[in-house]
Amino acid sequence: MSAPPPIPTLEDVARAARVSTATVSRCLNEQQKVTAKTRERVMEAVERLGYTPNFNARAMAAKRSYTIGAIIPTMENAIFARGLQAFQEALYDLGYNLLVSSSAYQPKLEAEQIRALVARGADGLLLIGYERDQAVYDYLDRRSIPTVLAWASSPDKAQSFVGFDNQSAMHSLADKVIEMGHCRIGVISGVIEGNDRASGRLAGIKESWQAHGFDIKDLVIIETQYEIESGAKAFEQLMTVDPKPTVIMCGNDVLATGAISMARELGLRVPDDVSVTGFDDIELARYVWPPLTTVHVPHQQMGRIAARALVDLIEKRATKISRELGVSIVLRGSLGRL
Amino acid sequence: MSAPPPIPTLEDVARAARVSTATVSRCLNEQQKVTAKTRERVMEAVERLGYTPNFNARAMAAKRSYTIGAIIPTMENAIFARGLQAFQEALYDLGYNLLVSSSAYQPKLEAEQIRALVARGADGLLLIGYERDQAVYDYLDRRSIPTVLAWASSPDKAQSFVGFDNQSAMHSLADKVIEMGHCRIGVISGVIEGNDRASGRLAGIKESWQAHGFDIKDLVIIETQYEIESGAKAFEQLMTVDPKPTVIMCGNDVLATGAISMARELGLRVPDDVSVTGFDDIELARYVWPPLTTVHVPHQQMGRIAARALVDLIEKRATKISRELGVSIVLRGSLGRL
DNA sequence: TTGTAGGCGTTATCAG
DNA sequence: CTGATAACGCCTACAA
Repeated sequence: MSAPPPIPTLEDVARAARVSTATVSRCLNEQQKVTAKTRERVMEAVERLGYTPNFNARAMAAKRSYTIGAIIPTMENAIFARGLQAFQEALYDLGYNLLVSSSAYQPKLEAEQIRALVARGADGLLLIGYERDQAVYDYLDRRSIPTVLAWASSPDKAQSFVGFDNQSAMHSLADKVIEMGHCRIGVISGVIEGNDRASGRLAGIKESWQAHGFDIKDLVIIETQYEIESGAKAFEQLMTVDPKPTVIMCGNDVLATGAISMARELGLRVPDDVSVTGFDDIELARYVWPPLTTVHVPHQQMGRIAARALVDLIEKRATKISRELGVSIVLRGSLGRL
Repeated sequence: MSAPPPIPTLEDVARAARVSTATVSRCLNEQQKVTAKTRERVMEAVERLGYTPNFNARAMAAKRSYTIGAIIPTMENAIFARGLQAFQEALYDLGYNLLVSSSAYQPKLEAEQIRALVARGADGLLLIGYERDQAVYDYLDRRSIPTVLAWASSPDKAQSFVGFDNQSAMHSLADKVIEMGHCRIGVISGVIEGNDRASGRLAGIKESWQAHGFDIKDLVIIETQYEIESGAKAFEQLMTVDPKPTVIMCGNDVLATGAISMARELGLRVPDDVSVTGFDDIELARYVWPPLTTVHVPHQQMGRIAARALVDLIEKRATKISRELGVSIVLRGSLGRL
């Protein structure tokens, strides 16, 4: 009485529609290569049986998965959310699906995830930043997996990228900060090791600082993880430095949010007692109080362009892509003139 | 001179190690079933050739992917981030991988993603909430795909779940709010349609409100999307209501963040002029100003338990799981006594 | 336009 | 313990 759960296959559909599996396959993939009449019959069978193509089998046979993988350092905060969302949507419009995984900022884990994604048949990869073991690039090369790096730019490297220059962006912001009269800067940087965005941003500050004739030794820097709480703790530490910084430049908006929150806890007014700046211009930046002065990154544009770039690479309409996007400084209440 | 990019297969490894593909396969999967000596030889070959198993082929042959899929309504904010992270980690420890996709709060899209994940051979699924078309459950049933629902509880339904009672949780919070003297409540609810968490939370407020003898008509409710900006706009609208609410209860912390930010923009002090409450207790809740009174949800615990539950289902150590987790009210500065 | 048949890379059954 | 060999579900020349 109880039938085994019927999971229809191509063959079942073919039988039901009285055609060959090849024809069903064509109906599903290259519709034009089949008569309207038979197509109709086939589709009806597909509907009736509730057929869903087996993805693994398809990918294996076609050597093509129409899937691209993305590995981001974290999903815990919104840093990559908007860009990835746009990436996903653009990809979808181009007929591709997205697989996301997070490396928790660990190169080892990232390498593992890359292998996993490739083993799954990803047609292409989106990675964040360019700093990683050469072996990883070799691996990708060897299998000729098209890869686009985002959230950074590396015109001198061999890899395709769609991103922006973290260093010069932060340099500009630092220029602005210094122009506004600040000459005691505290820095809360993300962890530098293995993170080119973090190191680029820090380098940008140093560069500007020295260009203005200051001594690099007078720059107080704390390196910590990209978490609100870490930002708060780092801020607290920086406030014990003598002489006290007049501005705290943070490696991203998440750290800055923590800094602002701690400022309030310590009874310090921002920006009257101390200014704070961020980087990324995530949604939150406009909603903390005071709103964050930060570097605006065109997340969505970056996502969309990266999607198109990657698909171009995959479909061999291009062999290397280098797109450097512009960023801009957004002045909001958290940065005050001295 | 230029060799075609060598992507080694099981067979290549077998040949290199002078054994059969079956043996190589065993080395990779059930190590105990092969001599240490041959295993060594095989592993050496694996290393040397840089072999990575083809996931699709493996899944197809084994009818098992050791992959579980999760579909969350959104990745744009941190609502699900912590829980999912914990879920992922627990899964990893159990030998499974996680595939995540986002449905953008659209049931149609969710259904599509479910099919996609199943077509990819997911061994099990994690879904948020229980309200969805019966057809979806039928589909899952038919293929006997173990599924766990999270972030909600539905003791009366057939599905397994690991979650909490949104309605009673919000009911408790409302009780607290009313006890503190508030009798003009404005509500910013998430979109109810197709979202049992949102409707449960709203129902909880209504229930408490009426239980305290108030008229349901005096409850001003705005339904909007779960975005900071939407929360801000809704708050602005609620402030035009006469008589003005003394407290704004929000469907989640994201909405509450928007509300608080708009309060400041309007020159209203929280909680002196108006109180605000949230739900979820995401990280942000502790860092906005004033910190949010909210409902604490055990995100990580939920993620971990859900992972174990799902694997138990998959490995047939259980056939149905119902785990209702406790939540608690967290009183912080955003809620004042009247 | 449609059908036939071989192959994609693994696992699993069954002998040896 | 190890080796053939048949699936697994689908795509794609090649033929008809």
